[in-house]
Amino acid sequence: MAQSPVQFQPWPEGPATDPSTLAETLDGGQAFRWNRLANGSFEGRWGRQVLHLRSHRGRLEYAAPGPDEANKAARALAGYFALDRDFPALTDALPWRSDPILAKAIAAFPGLRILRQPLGETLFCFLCSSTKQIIQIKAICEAVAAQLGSPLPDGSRALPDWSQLAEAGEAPLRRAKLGYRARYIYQTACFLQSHPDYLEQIDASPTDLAREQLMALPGVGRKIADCVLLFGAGRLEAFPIDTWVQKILVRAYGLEGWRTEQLLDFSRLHFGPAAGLAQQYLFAAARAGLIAQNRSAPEHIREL
DNA sequence: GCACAGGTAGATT
DNA sequence: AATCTACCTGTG
Repeated sequence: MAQSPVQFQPWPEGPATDPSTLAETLDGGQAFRWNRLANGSFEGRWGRQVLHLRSHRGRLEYAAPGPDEANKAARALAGYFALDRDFPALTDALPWRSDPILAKAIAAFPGLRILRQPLGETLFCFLCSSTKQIIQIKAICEAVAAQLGSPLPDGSRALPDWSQLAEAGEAPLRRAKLGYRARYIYQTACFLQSHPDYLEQIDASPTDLAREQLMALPGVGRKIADCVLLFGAGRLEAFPIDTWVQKILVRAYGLEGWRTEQLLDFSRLHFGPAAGLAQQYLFAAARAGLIAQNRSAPEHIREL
């Protein structure tokens, strides 16, 4: 509690934002190592970065723990927030004009972004995620970092990399309450140990091939692969279908009886090349209770 | 006590 | 190829 006061500074290159959209971007299921502090700011970590962020008068401000790390932090932030992507334009290109469900979701979280997180960490976090709530996934990540991660400047710990996970074995993962996921993670760690360039290859592969390569890993099915592609590899066309999105498509869009493969076809056709961004808007709106559980899509959408 | 939680893999039909 | 089911643990 007796830490020195955090000194925020403007991030002029950063995107326009508001508190609720920032919260949804950092702590809405894309990333699992951001925490909201009592003053409304967020403290987060990725890779070796430790940063504070807050929304102030519609803009972002950041604070690095060390006084000399501001420039480094700004560069890291630019990558993490994927500033090379024009999310307002991508959002405008989504079919919200003909889709009132999507329009409502976008209106609730204007400026929502897809983060570009480190691929390896993203893979780890989503291997932890199956049938877990976000709050539990975060707790597991903290426990694993505390046990196995390298120390960070502020005394906290990074997530372990895959070689650290392979060395540690399955037991510490079980202790971190990972349950059956521990075996998947350990097996994946061993596989990556014997295929040192595997994640780099995935990063460099076209999305369909990258997805195949991800799904070859133990515990990685279609949904986790698409999460890793979307949140850890910048593939905005990836459209993870989890229980929430499944319910949205079935109930709100009226797609009862459609198979997952058909729902994927629908999402590609209806939402287009940034379908993953649409997914995140819908996911956020559903979690916020903004999407009706009964059929509400106009007839023409279902005829795609 | 019991159902459910941002799933996956292997078995069964 | 569609449909079970086991797999761990925490939470309500």
